[in-house]
Amino acid sequence: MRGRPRSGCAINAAVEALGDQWSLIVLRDVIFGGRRHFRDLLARNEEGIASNILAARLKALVAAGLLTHEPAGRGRKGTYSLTEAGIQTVPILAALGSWGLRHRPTTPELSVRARLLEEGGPPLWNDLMDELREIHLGIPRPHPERPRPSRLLQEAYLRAVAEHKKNPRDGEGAGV
Amino acid sequence: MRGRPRSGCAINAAVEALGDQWSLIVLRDVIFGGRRHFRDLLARNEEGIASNILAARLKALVAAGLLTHEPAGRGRKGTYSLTEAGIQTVPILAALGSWGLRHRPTTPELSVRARLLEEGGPPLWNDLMDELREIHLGIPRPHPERPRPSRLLQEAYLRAVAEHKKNPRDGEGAGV
DNA sequence: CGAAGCGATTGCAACTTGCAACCACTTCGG
DNA sequence: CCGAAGTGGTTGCAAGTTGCAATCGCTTCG
Repeated sequence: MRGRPRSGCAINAAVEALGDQWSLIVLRDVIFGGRRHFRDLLARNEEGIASNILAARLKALVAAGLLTHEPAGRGRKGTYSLTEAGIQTVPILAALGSWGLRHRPTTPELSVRARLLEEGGPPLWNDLMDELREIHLGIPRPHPERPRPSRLLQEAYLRAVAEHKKNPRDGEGAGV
Repeated sequence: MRGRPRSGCAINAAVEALGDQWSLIVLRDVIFGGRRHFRDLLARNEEGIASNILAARLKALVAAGLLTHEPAGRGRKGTYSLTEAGIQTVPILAALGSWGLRHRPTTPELSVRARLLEEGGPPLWNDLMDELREIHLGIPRPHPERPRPSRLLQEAYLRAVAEHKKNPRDGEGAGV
């Protein structure tokens, strides 16, 4: 997508790969939303990404080695999978979530996951990454006895939505 | 800089504020490079940022509440300072650095800091943030007996450069 | 066999990026 | 007191990127 790197700095390298308005949003939807198909990523996206932007970002993420793509033929359901490099963006997303939670306005329903992710800390991130390795790479989880982090996050989200319906005092439902 | 947020998601909020090719690079230079003046940020920047881009980014970062600016009059040396929100981007930069280190090509000299930051983990990040609070906000460090993280990082960098000079086997000195 | 769903692509206007030049002002050395 | 160097930017402009809306060819479902 780009020529040679602007410098050999590790932070710069990450910014060059992930530093735009959409790449990390798409990764978030794949990682936390469990979405693996174009239509799914397009229609259920919270921020209303456009289809051409999504197509371009997916292409770039595949080229950058964060995702792989099995096309499955025209008109049929292709699947995007995370690579190990994609899975390892979890700590970045967690750090961004913690920061956004503290320093930006957010809605309670949508920020539950960020809060939970912060409370769980690195141990939870690692469990989540193990689960993602199982789902996307077929590598069995090393601790199958532990609850699946995706379920914890999903349940917390649903609970927050229910809570919000019961007591919707925020100025219009901003999010969904 | 932007209208209303695209959604109430914490990760999205962070991406809207920091998700471009330059904002985090500027913050990196302020945080790890100790640069606080326009000219300093412009001339010593590793990636060769243009002056108009730097001006626009600084303005945006001030507007977003990550930096403050004391103008000091035309022709005189004004100073940019980190706010608490700006200081709390340290974990984000650390996470990006760890990822870049693992999954992108980097040069040894420039990635020492990322490596050190990863090895030190959250305790080191917190010490660094305390030091930044002292420098930029005038809040005394809670643990003055500990070595200043900025010195550790700087010394490691200089050591790496010396090491590299002694044994420069990388294909042309890509970075500086 | 028609409607809905699939993964995109295209056209186009608006905006952003980044190079190069320039600007008004202050400070420093002699 | 004067010129050079340093201060923090702004302006012009070409090239590239973003994002809305419409469309497309295909498959699957009822």
